[in-house]
Amino acid sequence: MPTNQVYVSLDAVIVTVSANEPNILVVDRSDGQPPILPSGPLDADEDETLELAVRRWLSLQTGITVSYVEQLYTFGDRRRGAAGGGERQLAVGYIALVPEETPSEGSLWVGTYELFPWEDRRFGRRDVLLNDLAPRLTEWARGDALREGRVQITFGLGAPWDPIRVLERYELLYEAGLVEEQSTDEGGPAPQTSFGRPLGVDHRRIVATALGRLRGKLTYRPVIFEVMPDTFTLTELQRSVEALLGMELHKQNFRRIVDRGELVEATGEHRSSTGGRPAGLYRFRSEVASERPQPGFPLPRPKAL
Amino acid sequence: MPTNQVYVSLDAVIVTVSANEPNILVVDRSDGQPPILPSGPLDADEDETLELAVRRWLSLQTGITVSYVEQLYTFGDRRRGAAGGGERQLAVGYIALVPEETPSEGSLWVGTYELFPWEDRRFGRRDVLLNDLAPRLTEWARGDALREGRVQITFGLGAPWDPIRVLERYELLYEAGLVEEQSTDEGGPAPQTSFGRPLGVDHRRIVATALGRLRGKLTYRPVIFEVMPDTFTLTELQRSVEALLGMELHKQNFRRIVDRGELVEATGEHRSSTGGRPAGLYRFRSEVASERPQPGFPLPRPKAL
DNA sequence: CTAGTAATGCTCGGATCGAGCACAAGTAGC
DNA sequence: GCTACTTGTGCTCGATCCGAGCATTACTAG
Repeated sequence: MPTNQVYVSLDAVIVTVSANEPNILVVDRSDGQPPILPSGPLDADEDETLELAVRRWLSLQTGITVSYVEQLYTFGDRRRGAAGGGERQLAVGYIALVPEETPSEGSLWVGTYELFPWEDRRFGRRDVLLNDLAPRLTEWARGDALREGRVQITFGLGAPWDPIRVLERYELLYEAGLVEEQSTDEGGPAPQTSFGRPLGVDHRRIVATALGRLRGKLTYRPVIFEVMPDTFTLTELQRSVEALLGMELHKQNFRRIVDRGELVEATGEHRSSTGGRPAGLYRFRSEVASERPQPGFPLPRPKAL
Repeated sequence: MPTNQVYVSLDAVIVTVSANEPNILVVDRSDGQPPILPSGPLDADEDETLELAVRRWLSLQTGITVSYVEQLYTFGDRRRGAAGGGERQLAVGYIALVPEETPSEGSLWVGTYELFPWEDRRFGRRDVLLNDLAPRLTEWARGDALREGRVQITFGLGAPWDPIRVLERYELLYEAGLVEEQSTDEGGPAPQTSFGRPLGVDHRRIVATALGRLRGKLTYRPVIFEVMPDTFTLTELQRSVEALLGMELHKQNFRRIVDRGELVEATGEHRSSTGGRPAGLYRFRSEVASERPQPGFPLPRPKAL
């Protein structure tokens, strides 16, 4: 007789952008182990829907009220939960987007690119990091044509970089033994070099899934405005998109998209920034969603190498 | 003390294309109620991963061995399961793609467009169906600007049709009381007119989610080949894509995409079809996946009205 | 041999996109 | 008040992609 009863938790990747950096909320653990995502149980009796459950305990646990919530993925490998014994754990992952905000005691923002340094390709950062990573990867793949192909495609070595493939890249590093979690899970020796800051359990994997999904969603839904304040300049908007995509965009082309998409409207006010011509202030036209399909920021066409 | 123990099932939307029609596998129920999706429990003790669990009982229950499996969404509304009493049910939905195949006793293929007639816009079928649906929808939305906007966008009335938005359309019909499940769930009177064939529980919703996701995935991953036989003509390939998208494609442009994408290779053989010039036979070049990002069939650009 | 049908090759104009130039409108330093 | 610098904003141009159609090829049916 199989056991069907399972403990279900709801794990949230709460994303914001502040100071042009994408951050996620984590909860510190007292025992010095890596932090984890905020997570709460599903109250099978009380919670009407999964999404309401997330909102409920999220405001309780972190003091943050989220407006945008979206289901991400359900993680159910047996390896999850207390390795070995313990009951079966199932985690339904959610993405939440919030404007910059201060969380309550116990939780804190962590830069997404501390977890995934290789995902940030703005301002030439790619060179520094891919010059460390690439050699290790090619070494790992050497002689195995399949591996070599995967490394090239997923990491954009000799091929265009696809910002969406965050999870694929993380999983490849996991396989190659280049992230800490691999040895933690398999019980082997810690790698001499590991990349990015780990999270507890499989939570870095969950964040990777979330970041990839979010990057994709940016291109066809106006989700970026969920992390923006009410009014903003076009440059601020662009910086936020760039932060999440991890790549720079051509300023004039970005504005062309905003214009054509009628995504925003001018408030008429201006802001004198740190220097230079004052920028017009804009606000999101939430009506777009009901006017046009696909209102988002299409990714730049990948360069043919 | 909240109850956290939950019964978890794995529900699969198994999709194939035969005779240019997209089909899904359903299981008939003896009591005359609408059929449901094949569904199995998660064996918390035995199943290493959720995906392996799906594969395990799928071959047991339907006799079908699937090669392609992908997680879809997790459905957990309290309304699910035995309405009222009974324990909390959580369903992790999966999409599986298979080539044409005969299932074992008890399960059978059903045309996807029997469930969603409005999703099939090939061969001018749109007129017949949208002339029935559209009046009811506009009536439902009359006077409510928000509803009117949603109807226009989701159903492409006076706006481009977006093949992806299958779930949005189904949910709108649900809200408008134009599908049977609405009255079943809420206990109200059955609608005078309802559209499409219902499934049990919330399974039609699950299929809607699957179809939307699949249509999207077609555009950037070569998943279509999962439902194709080993060799096929380019027209057969095109017909299968069209079947899932529910729309016709320009033949020459379709071939241009196949060519440029190097998705297939000629076998050198030809097939004399029912009449006309014999078509070359092709097979999938599975190497594409490791050669280029985004190897798929991009959707035609939506017409600006 | 002719008509019909499907497969295949090719072309052309419009839309979109990447990339840059040029100018506008401020601030900071002298 | 002038100059240098910084940032915002408008515009253009060539490359590419895409929609749509014409023309030709290679077969079947009568």
